[in-house]
Amino acid sequence: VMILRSRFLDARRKRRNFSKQATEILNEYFYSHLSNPYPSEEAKEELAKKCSITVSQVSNWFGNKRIRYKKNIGKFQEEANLYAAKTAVNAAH
Amino acid sequence: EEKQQQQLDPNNPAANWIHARSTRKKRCPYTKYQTLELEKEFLYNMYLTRDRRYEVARILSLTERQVKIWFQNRRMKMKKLNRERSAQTPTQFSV
DNA sequence: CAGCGTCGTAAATCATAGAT
DNA sequence: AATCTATGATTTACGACGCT
Repeated sequence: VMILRSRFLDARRKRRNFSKQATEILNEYFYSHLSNPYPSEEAKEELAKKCSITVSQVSNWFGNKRIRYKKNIGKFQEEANLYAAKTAVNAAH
Repeated sequence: EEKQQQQLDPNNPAANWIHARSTRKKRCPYTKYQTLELEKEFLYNMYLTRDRRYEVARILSLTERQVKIWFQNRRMKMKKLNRERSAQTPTQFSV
């Protein structure tokens, strides 16, 4: 009974938004691969590790990001510019 | 050096991806009843015979194709759940 | 070789965390 | 506190490709 109860509670744990750093890492990858924002399985694993989330969560994030970006590019323009600038600075060093 | 070419088109960077499936059927959420019956059938067996597929489709007012795809998706879901389950409990013991 | 299998995904929708 | 929005997860529906 205790096992079943703990399993149920585990399965029902609340969703939390990802950390700021995790979102930062995912966005950096997304906007620096904007012409083909489809990370390979290996890239997903690396991102998952860096973000401390699961590979499934990385897949969900990219799926949501691609469709939401595509649906309203204007809304993401500022964010895109921000990460483009950040990537440019990183590349310069 | 060749790989960094996304900067050539800053205005329409994502012009190429996403293959807009114009002829795709819009997703229509199944009813509680349909889902429940499909789950019961899945519990009975994960793979459908041709006859069962026909019957289930008829009873639930779905096409055989929808039922076939539902089972494919359900198997993928189960696989994912098993993956998560084994990832969190290295020592597995059933109840 | 028609047909069902998996795998990865699009797109819509759900659930609710988090902002107003 | 109530309402609204952003975001992570789940649900249908396929295309691509595999195997029999």
